[in-house]
This record gives sequence, structure tokens and C-alpha cells, in this order.
Amino acid sequence: MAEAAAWEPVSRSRTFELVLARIEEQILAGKLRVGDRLPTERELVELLGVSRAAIREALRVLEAQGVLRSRVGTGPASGTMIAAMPSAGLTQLLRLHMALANFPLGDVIETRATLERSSARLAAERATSEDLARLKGHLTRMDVVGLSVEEFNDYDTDFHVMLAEAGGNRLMADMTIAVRNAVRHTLLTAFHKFPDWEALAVRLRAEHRAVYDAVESGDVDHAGELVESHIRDFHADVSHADSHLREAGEGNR
Amino acid sequence: MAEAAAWEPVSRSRTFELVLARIEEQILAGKLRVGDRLPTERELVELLGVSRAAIREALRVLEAQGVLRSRVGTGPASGTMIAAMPSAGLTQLLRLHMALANFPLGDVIETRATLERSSARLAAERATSEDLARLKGHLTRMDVVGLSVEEFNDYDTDFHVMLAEAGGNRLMADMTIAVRNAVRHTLLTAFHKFPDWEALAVRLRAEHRAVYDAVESGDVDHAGELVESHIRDFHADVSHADSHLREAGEGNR
DNA sequence: AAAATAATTTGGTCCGACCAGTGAAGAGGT
DNA sequence: ACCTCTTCACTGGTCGGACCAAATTATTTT
Repeated sequence: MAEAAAWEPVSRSRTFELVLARIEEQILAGKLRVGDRLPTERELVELLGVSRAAIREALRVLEAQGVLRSRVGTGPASGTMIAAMPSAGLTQLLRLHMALANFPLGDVIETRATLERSSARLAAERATSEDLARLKGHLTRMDVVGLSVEEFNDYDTDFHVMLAEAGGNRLMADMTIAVRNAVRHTLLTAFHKFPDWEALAVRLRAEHRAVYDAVESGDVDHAGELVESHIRDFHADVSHADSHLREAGEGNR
Repeated sequence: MAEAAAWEPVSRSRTFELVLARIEEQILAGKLRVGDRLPTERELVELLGVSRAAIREALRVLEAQGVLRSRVGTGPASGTMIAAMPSAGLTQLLRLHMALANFPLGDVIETRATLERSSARLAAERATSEDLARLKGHLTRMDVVGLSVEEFNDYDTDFHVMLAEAGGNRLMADMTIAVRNAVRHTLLTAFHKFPDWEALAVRLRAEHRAVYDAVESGDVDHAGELVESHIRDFHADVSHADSHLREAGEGNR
């Protein structure tokens, strides 16, 4: 940033931040790659000359970001090593910030529509036959009658995630997962209150099939449009039903 | 998730995770809002019956996610309180995962194009006159000759951030900031190697003006298209120059 | 009244000890 | 030789207590 927001920092680094910086150096320099093991906590204490508490605080941060994974014991899977679970970290982050109303639901939906529209277009462009098979198999799996709201909702999530993955863009797929997970609870409660959710489910299934058809036939524009309206309409319905049954709405900017 | 990825968890909760859960409860339940102060670390020790180290590890995690902010001392600004700096947490997370090659540069660019296309469309739709004034003022500020690569790059970032903010979607704006910051270093090094970056800067300035005009005139589609191609072309040029001067390319999925 | 000083509260840091999984080396029996 | 059981060493996880440094507030001194 070259203008505003400035003048605040300097922030005399706390020692755990220095530790963090050292580890990040290694990662950014490519010296630590996914699967590599870090020195043990006690070794880091000697290497960096700080207390174990400082080391651990730094490790906690990286773990929360989905960069590390720690296990006790001695074997080959023990110790602290570089992992790669970005969507977990993203999900957690989005969930809290949504709760803090930093991100109004409307914004989240807008973002979801944007991301998934793009993913669908990519999928229509370059989905492999395996991707298509996975998606198709999932469609039939969703047809089972008597699914609980939770099950249906999770299957719905899975479909959208598969679609994003078929697009071949990991970042977008992970963001899609994170956003979808972040609103999971919100959607479920709204879903439960929905007057006739079975009817809604029928419509959603049909829309999924339409999306699949567009993707399979490589109709980029159509696939994008279908997914976007699928998401917007769904949220509109759900939040509409929600506001009907509540006394007031969530603050919306 | 109703199928894959499962079977891993259970994850015997470590105590700092329990602490984390307790604080999250409060946030998700709306009992802790932005600006509220948490009990002091020593109070939490008594309240939750765990060691201070556990408390601190949990706080570190939340701080890394941009949810908390801690300051020493006594006054009104001291202690630990709920903050809201999602983009900082996002930036950090993306930066590391990009370095770990979980996110190939191409994916990041694709994502950036997607997000900003959408932001530009929103901006064209509902930018206020203040937003437009800010953007316009920034355009002239970028015209200054003799800017360093770093300065120009940061100004460029600012423009895109302002555009995203004019769209009025905080989440997308924060993601835009995070993504742009995450590739800052990559872009800078590539920029430095660019044969005639002054010429490139001239073109970028012109494109910014074109985007501004489209936004001002409310031409939603045009604004979106301009931003998208602006980003794609820019990255194509930069990475092209980069691969010319390097021996090999970065792994690309 | 103003300035200097002390007390207090808060997060930041460290140390040292001990607990609890987890394998590997070794002892013992078959 | 082979398998089983025990022991041991090593890892992260947890704790309590001590002390430091920043930031206010209360108190004393001038």
C-alpha cells in the first residue's frame, strides 16, 4: 500500500514472529517443501535460541494456516512436517470473519457465484472423462429419496466441489470449498425452516443435471450462466424463506 | 463432505483447540463482536482451567487469522480484543501456499482475473461519486514520471483494490488484496527483468484509464472485459519475459 | 499546579519439569 | 531362526511459576 492504512505498523516483532519469519524464509526459498520434516521443537530451540513456547506459538500459526501438521511419537509419520491443506485454513478464517459480520451473507453469495461461474466455465472447457464420470455418478447418488437435509446439503456441496475441481484450478476449488463450508451452518438452518424443501431439492437436482449437460457438451457460456443463476436463485429462495420466518434480517451493509 | 476425505479426523483435541473452540463459540454466537475485549490471559487461565501457554497458543491462531489484536499495558487500547483484518490473514495464507506450489501461478492469475472482473462489473453498477473521485485521483497520481518499479507496482495494486472496494463487496475486495499481495514479490522480480518496463507502464496506465471510463459510464460488461484482459495480458507479458530470461519455468501443475 | 516517581496491570518470554503417544531395540520364550 | 513381550528413547502436549517490558494510573515531591 502506498498511501492509506500506513503509519500503524513497525510492531516490534515478538519473538514468535521472528521464528515464523525464519520458517517462512525456508518455505519461500523452496528449501522446505511439502512432505519435508522440520527439526524437532527442542532442536529449533537450540537452532534459533528462543524458548520452546515461542517456537510452539509459531508452529500453531502455521498449522492453523494449513501449512504444518504435527504428530507425536517417533516413527516416520511423527514430528512436524510441511503439509498442504489450504482449504481447511481458508474455511476456518472465512467462518469467523463471516460471524463477525465482516462479510455480509450477500457478499459471500456474490463471491460464490463469481467463483463457481468461472469454475464451471473452466470445467466445460477442460473436464476430463473421469471428471465427467465422477460428476455423473454423483448426480445419481443425489437422487436417492429420503435423504436428510444434512445429507442432501453435503451432497450438494460435493457436486459443486467436484465441478470446481474439474475446472482444474486448485485455488478456485479450495476457495469454493471454503466458502461453501463457511456458510454450511447458515444454509442448513435456513434449509430446515424452508416450507417445502423436498420440492426445492427436486429443482436443485434438475439444475445440477442441466449444469452437467452443459459441461459435458462443452458449452462454456451456458455452463457458467447456469451455475451462476443456480446459486443466486437458491440463496434468494433460502434467505427469502428465512426472513419470512424470522423477526428481522441480518445486517446487510 | 459426505464421501471422500473422511476417516481422518477424530483428532484428539489438544487443549489449545478446546480453548479455540470456546472463543469461537462466543464469536459465532455473536457474544463477541468487533471491538470487544477478551478476558486477560490470566483470567482465561482461571475461567477455562488450562495453562497460560494453551491460552496463548489459541490466541496466536486467532491473531494469525486476523480476528484478534493484542497489546500490552493497561489503558483502553490494551489487552486482547476482537479485530477484523481478514485480508492480512488471507494474504499470509495464500503467500505460503503459493510458495508451496499448492497454487500454481497460472491458477492464481485465473483467480485474480475472475475476482476482479466481477468486482469491476459491480463497480460499474454501483460505484459512488466518491469512489469515482478516488479512482480518478489515483490515476493522475500514477502518471508521475520517474516512479520506481516498486512504487508503480504498489500504485497499481492500490488502483485494483480501490476498484474492488468500489464494487462494495468486502470479501471480494479482501481476496483481491490478498491475491495481489501474495504475488507481489513474484511480480516485482519479473517486472525488474522486463526489458522496457517504462513502455509497459504506459500501456498499463492507458488500460487503467479505459477501465475507469467504463466504470464511470456504467458499462458493466465492458468494464469487466477490460479488467479481465488487462490482468491476463499483463501476466502473460510478465511471465513471458520472465521465462525468456530464466533457464526454466516454475512447475505448473 | 506541574513534574517526577511509584505501583499496577497487561501481554511477552523463558525455564524446567512432567505427561502421553509411538516406534525401535532388545530380551525372552517357542 | 522366529515371534512376542518388555523396555527405552524420542516426539509433541501440558503445566506452573518466574521474570521482563510496555502502558496507565496513582502518588509523592517540588
